[in-house]
Amino acid sequence: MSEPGAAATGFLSRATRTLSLPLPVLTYCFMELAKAYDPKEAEENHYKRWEGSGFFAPEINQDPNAAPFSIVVPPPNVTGSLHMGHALQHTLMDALTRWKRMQGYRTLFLVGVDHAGISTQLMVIRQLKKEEHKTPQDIGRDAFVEKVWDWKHKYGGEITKQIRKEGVSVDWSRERFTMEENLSRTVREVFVRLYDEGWIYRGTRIVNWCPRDKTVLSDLEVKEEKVKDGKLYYLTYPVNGGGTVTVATTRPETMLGDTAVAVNQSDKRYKDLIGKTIALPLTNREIPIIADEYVDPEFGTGAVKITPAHDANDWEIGERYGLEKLVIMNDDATMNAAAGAEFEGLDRYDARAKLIEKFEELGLLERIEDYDATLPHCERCKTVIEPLLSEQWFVKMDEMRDLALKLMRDEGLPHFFPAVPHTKVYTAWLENLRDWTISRQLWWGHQIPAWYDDAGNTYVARTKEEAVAKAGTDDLRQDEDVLDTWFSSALWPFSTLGWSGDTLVPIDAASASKLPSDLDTFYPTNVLVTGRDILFLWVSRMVMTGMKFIGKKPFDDVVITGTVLDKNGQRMSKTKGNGIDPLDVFERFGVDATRMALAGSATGMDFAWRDEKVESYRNFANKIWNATRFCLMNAGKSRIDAATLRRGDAENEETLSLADRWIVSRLNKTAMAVNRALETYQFHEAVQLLYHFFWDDFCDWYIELVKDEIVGSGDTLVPTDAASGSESLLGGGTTDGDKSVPAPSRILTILEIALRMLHPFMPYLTEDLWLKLPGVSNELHHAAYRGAEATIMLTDFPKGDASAIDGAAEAEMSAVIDMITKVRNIRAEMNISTAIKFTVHIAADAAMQSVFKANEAQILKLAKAESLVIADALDVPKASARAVTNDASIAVPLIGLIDFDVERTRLAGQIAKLTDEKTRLDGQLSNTNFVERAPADKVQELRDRQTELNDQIATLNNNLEALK
RNA sequence: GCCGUCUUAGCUCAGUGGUAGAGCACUCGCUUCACACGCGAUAGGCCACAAGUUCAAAUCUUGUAGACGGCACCA
Repeated sequence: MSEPGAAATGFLSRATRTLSLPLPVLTYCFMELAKAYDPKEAEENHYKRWEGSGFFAPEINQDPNAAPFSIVVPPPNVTGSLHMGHALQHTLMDALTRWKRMQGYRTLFLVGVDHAGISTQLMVIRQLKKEEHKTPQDIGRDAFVEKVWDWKHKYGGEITKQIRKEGVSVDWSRERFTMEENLSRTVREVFVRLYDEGWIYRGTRIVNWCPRDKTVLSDLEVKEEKVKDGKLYYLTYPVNGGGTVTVATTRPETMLGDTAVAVNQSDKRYKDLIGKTIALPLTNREIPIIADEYVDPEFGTGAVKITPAHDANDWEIGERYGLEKLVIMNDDATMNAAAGAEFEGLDRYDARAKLIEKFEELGLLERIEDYDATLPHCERCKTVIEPLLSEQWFVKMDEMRDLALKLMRDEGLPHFFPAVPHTKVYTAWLENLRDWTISRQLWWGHQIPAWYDDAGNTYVARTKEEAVAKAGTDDLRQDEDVLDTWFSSALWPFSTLGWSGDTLVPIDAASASKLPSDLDTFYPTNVLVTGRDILFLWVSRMVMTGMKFIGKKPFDDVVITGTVLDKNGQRMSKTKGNGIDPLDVFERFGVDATRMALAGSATGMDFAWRDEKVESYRNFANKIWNATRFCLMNAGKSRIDAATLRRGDAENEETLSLADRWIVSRLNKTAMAVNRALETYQFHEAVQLLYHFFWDDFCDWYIELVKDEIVGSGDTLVPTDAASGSESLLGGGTTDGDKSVPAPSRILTILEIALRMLHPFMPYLTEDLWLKLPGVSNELHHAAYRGAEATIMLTDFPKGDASAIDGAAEAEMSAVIDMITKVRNIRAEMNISTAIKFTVHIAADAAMQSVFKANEAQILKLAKAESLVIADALDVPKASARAVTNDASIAVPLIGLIDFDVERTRLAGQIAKLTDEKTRLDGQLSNTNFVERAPADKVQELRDRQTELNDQIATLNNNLEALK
């Protein structure tokens, strides 16, 4: 058969049906699917349609009372490219969003991109140098910023293209960028308000200075790293009035900025020196010897050089004693004039070498020791940070911190998943928080909305006009610096929803009407999914600003994912080159398989990447494809019809087999468990449940059990052409009175529901197959989406129905499965060819006898047996292979085929296994403490099992005896 | 230094007071009419180590060892 155009998309096929073509058989007889699933075709076909049809936007929901569900994607850097961490987070967020959307929530899955100040600026500087051999200073600020925007427009879409490949259902119509005007306006508004309240201030502090990027960095952008070849230098300073004092330092060049030497007052060695002065070598300066608690007499020499302008601790001491703060370096870590003419212009390391040389010449270098130093490095460029005295803007953290801490202490929010260790880490960090340095010496970013007049007055304002009005002059100069990228990120949950300065709480009628509806509807968001690396940088700050400006937490739950490590358990990094490119994995195994592998690993723990894992989900996708292919091949004229599975219907009661009742029970159990797992973000649990339901229960057992019944049966009856009107089997619902062909309709219906459950994780495959199923339409959609074009992504997500769980069916089925497995085991272990058919003798109680009788055909087929003899007791020749199940004894006469040695070994093995269990049980049950103190039902359970084991062991022993 | 996580089958990982699970790999069989990206049947673990709590501990407590992470300090 060939009709690729029509078969490629199911909705074309639907169209042909409504057109009533002269050959109606075509409308039901779908083209046979390819033998294996090719993800590429589905990936190309569906995403554009989903996006173009508005399925991703909250407006698709027609229910005015629909509850909102919203997630904001952590905005990736505009310079970034997709990595496994993104793929993991996006997969989880998308699974949640699709799940909630299918449940009828009005979902907003909001995406956007971060302007990434330093990274982007460096990228463009590099490009400018390469293409035009110019520096930013050559072309000036405005032209440079223009260049960055050009770069953004040209390359900034890369990351969003990659995100589209993942199949995530984000609402692109609401895509945001941190530097776009309305978000910038929010940034200025927040800055001005915080300044007006005194929560933002400008001050001179020791800051983390990156001499290469030539900007200040916040504490969080600095990484402590061990340096090799660290040295501790012992410098001797002459004391005025005689004697010397030796100080130890790792940065000897900073001695040029020393303004004191400190010792501990309790240190007897230096007691007499306190109050004296030192003639600081190479500088002609006289500096005091002071006493301070800070000095540890045990470390180094017990005397510390104090350089207030180049060390945070020294700065504190300088403040306490009113010491001069002498800055001796430029912003590129070369020495300045204050370091003296001999050193001016030298790089810090050259200055160090020269200084040591000088001290040696003067005989003042006592010694140099090897020393394992851990130094702060620029997280981005790995340059050693220089602590430097500098005037910067800061956010005062006292009140900000308290907002977040109060939310945690009063309400336990946000609720972290997993709670351990993140709740504690988050709280502890807040408790020890220091002020946040927010200015950056860059051109790309939100320029600080502060203006200065010639007199040095500061005017912080939303616009220049406002500043001019405040200042009464337009002769103003705006602060050159921009804000930390994380400042705008901190506002993301409300800036992206259109916050314009109104707070949400308390909502009075007057202000409510002014509120932008997105903010009103979707804030607070429901859950944030992110990595632990930005817990402090981003998560905590969103909480603070959300509480401050909206008066509400930005999200209830925070899912912190584990880290995807390489196959050796190492962190992936660009420098190591051990990263795994998600796009490459998509290419090799398909997006859905990758998503399953990621979601199936998401426990909050780190995990090592395994291609094999994706491969197994690629195989799973193929399994789903082929199961569907099988169902379609045998669908004939049947179609999805929930009525064929409904219990309580007299006609169905007659035709529903054990397998039918069992699979319905399993389906409902699975649906309930999947929902439960997703409620608590147990993604791996949901994935495992779906995998095993589909592969083990549905494919390995259900399809095999009903195969004979459905093959070729679909054509025996023709259903009327009316719309089936079937609702989710699992959600209840109604159906019309049509008589469908039961067996093939049932399997199609089960399949259809299974595809819905799989959809949040495997969107492409499930959509592709769903559209091909006979009888799908927007009638299967959740009520909120009935008007939309048919798609699985708007169907009702199966809730599962506890009353559909059939304990009897599960128990009976388990007996049948056990029976079949034991017979197969005999065949395999006795090495009996499948060509040889044999009779299976079964001894069981009356109830079980009727179960086996009712399923005789299935047992014969799956056990490859010729006939069953079911009785109260076994009556078979000696030359029989034996087995026991919990429900029956089995014997297979194998005259002339049996190898008695093999059979004896088999039986002995079975006996040994059961005896192990019995020994444990006997021990436990003979322990009076256990019998008396354990719950009665537990004891009874073990007693029942003990009886069962005794019987089985006795039976097997008799069998074994008989063979001797 | 402080805080924390992990250590379960060859590998990667679930499990979390009441007889130890999955995927992959391994072994044996199968061209069974949806699928060899498959089907069937096995094998494989005193759940890092030690002590404690409990009728019962892989699961709770404490300690030890190893791996890893966060924070702080480092003159």
